[in-house]
Amino acid sequence: MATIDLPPPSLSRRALYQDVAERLREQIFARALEPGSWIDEMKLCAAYGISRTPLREALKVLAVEGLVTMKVGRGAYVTEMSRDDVAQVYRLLSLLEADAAAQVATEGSDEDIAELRALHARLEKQTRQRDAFFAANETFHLRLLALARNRWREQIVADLRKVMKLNRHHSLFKQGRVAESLAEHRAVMDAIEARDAEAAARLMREHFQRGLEAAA
Amino acid sequence: MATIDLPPPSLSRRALYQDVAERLREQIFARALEPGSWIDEMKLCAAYGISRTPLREALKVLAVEGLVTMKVGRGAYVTEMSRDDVAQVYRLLSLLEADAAAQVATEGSDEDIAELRALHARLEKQTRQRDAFFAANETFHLRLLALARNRWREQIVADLRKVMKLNRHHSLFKQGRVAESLAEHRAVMDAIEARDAEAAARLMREHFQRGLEAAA
DNA sequence: ATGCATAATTATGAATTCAAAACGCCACAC
DNA sequence: GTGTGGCGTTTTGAATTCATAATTATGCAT
Repeated sequence: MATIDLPPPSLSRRALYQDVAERLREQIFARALEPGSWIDEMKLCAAYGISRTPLREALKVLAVEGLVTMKVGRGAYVTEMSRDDVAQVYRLLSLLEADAAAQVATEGSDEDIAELRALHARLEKQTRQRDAFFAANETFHLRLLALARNRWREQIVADLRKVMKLNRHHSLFKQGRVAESLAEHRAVMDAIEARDAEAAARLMREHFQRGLEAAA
Repeated sequence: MATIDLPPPSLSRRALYQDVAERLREQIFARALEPGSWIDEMKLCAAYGISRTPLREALKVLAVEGLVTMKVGRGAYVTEMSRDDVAQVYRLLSLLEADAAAQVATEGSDEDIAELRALHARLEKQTRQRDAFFAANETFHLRLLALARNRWREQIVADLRKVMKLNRHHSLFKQGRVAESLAEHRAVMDAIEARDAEAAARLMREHFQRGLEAAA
């Protein structure tokens, strides 16, 4: 009997340790693995049906990303974010995304900006359901990042957003500030459309600043 | 007979894969491993006298850092930095270090700033030997970063500086601009001492901007 | 009963083994 | 002469095995 449903034998294969890393991230964000807790390799290997080798490789990847902390001789622990850590990461996100906004305002093509405007329009229409709004919100931020065309910044922001998710109160991103958040986004969008880089950056920083205050 | 010279049994032990990662970085920066070239695992294992396991773990760490690129089924390659990549990373360094300067200007203690001033004084005296100057220069930048007390930014900047070293012409950091570079540093230092965050950030950005122009 | 030393257990870190995929080479067909 | 397909080698990716360090449990002495 032929074995079935092997994933595409050679077409766009992924490394196992990367899949494992992704699964680990999901479990961490879902708090199936709690910050500060020890990660039981054997148990996870059994759960995933794999050996320890790819799991340990994945753990080292997450360690570099900052999601887990390796202690010599005693394995991996889910990273705990202190209040200070959250503030530090938030400052960097503000800085990097503000600069991205400025860059899009300066260098973005008209098509880029039109696309962003369309995304923003979708955002305006989704103020009813919190989840949909926050999803659209994140899409807008990520798209803005992508349009700034700096793959290094995209990677860094992605990593920083990941560690922010470690915090239970990452309300930073999801306060009940739908109306305010929307207005701030609109202001950023207008500045970008007006090709005013300085204003776009300032407004984005203020957008983050407000989010932080709301969460405090 | 008692076994001798085992490294400190339990005091400040390091993981082997981290040592290996550090050795790999050095070899990459020294161009013993050239950008774009394939990394021969077996050969390196023999050279280091270790098995493939810790080496492969180290390679995955470097992959997250961006120094090497993993290709599924065909191993690890030293990352090649395009001109665009260099420009992108440089922009981020400028942004992050300028913000660090601003933060030190705003929040640094008088002792912090005094220490920085002392470092800068040392820099002024070492304009004769290029190598000494560049070492002191880097020390100044790194100390400024440390004083801004944002461990996430420190890590990011460290990683970005590493990938910049991939570029043969990372003249970005070491142009024959000793006098100009010194003057720019002094201006930044003065702004910090005057607690002028805005000026410190702007001057630091200009410092980077000049470096880029000089390298172009 | 408590504290310390020591033995047993467990988990980690690293080496080794195993299977499968990629690469190169050569023969053969067109 | 060129292109293509199969065979053998090499190398990767993953599982397994092994050794050592850490933790827990146990026993003994005070």
